[in-house]
Amino acid sequence: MSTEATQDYLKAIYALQESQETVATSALAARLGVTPPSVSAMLKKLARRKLVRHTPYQPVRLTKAGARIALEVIRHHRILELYLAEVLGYRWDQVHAEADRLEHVISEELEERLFRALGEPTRDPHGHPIPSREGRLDEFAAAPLSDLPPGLPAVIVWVSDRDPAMLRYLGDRGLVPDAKVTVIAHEPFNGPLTVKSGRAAHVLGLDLARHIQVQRTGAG
Amino acid sequence: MSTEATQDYLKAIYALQESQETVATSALAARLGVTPPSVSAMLKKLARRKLVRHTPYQPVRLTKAGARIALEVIRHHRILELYLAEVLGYRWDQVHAEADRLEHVISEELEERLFRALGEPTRDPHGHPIPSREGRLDEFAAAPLSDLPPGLPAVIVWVSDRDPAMLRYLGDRGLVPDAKVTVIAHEPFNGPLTVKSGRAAHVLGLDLARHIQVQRTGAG
DNA sequence: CACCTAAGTTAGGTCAGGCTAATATTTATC
DNA sequence: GATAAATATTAGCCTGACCTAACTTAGGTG
Repeated sequence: MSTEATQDYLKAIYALQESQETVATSALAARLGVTPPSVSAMLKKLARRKLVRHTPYQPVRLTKAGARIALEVIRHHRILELYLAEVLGYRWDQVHAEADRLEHVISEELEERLFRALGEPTRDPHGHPIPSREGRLDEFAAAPLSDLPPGLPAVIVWVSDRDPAMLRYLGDRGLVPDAKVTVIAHEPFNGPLTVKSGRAAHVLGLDLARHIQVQRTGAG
Repeated sequence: MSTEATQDYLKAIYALQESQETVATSALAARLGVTPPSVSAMLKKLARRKLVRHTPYQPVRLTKAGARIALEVIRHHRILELYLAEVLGYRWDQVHAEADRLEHVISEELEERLFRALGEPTRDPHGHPIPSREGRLDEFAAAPLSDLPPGLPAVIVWVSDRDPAMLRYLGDRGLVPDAKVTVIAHEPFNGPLTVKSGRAAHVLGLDLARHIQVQRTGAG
């Protein structure tokens, strides 16, 4: 189908497209841990194969075909993460690295068996939705915890999964998907937030709070 | 550690060393599905890295270091095969292909978790022994069914795992590891064998019988 | 609006791992 | 023991994916 590198590029472009409007060469390079010239070269190849649309010096965009592959790989990744955590007892900060390697080599057969063994789940351990077999992905409406006005009750929808230390820190404090949170205080000048979750209160730096996505709940 | 190709070569050399005394370039090429020049080139690299011992135009042999890597990969492979079959419900003819891809990317962590989930097993679904964590592998004394004298009771120790159609055929007839078998008749001039297993009798071509390894049992 | 800087691309090179065609060595045969 | 056949290696080339160094373009600022 496509090489591992190809899949990694498409996945990265997809992810960046989600969070930023436009995807720059240098952003891709940073995320993939390669140099910008490598990205330029790969984009040319991907464009030739009609997986991305790209004119030089302009941002990239995935085509339908490119997005389809990206979503397949993301589905693999998220099912694997959940299986590792739920069935094999991995901590939630360990699953990402393992899934990143396995996602490229599992067959559709194995994907399907894992999916069914998990009871056809809809979210991974960090709260991200699992794309459907057909590649449909319903993103949840969510905003960073750092933008949540104080006093409004909310639930954690998902947390960023790329930093194990951060995940351990959050996990230890019960700041996991579906946890209820309320911002008690938000210090000015980009200061930290004080967040109540259950009966505990936590002070979180803004960087951290930006990696936690929440959704406001109807009532407190 | 080492690339996928490296691991494949070492595994193939290990396997051929087991069945033949000497490992030839062409035999390796055939098994790996590459051309002999590719093998020559790779052997040179492996020799430089001290993973094989090889002087031109002579057979190859694994070094200690080479065998260690081969056995690690074989351990991965066999644990994966068993997990796929036992836990995820794969048929025994499907597990080889999937394990062949996964074996290169699973971490020691995952290997260990699968191994423990299976209850620290000693054999894979085809009857092959699983190397220990330290890379010790106790091969069972076994001989091809084709060499078993008629009338002597035996049990199947292992069957070759590389041909799915063959595995399905054998599985359908109950010719699986630990099944009891006795050769009833062996037609001359490399003719087929008639084999009793349980209450059923089967006629097997010699090629097939060569891929079934058995061990004689004390009494009938 | 000219120009400087940041960002992106091109040029040219490396390494892994494959291939075909040509050559060398071993082995088998008469 | 000479020579044909089989087997292995070398030579030379290709592709994927990366790199550094050099150049080009786009944008913002004086």
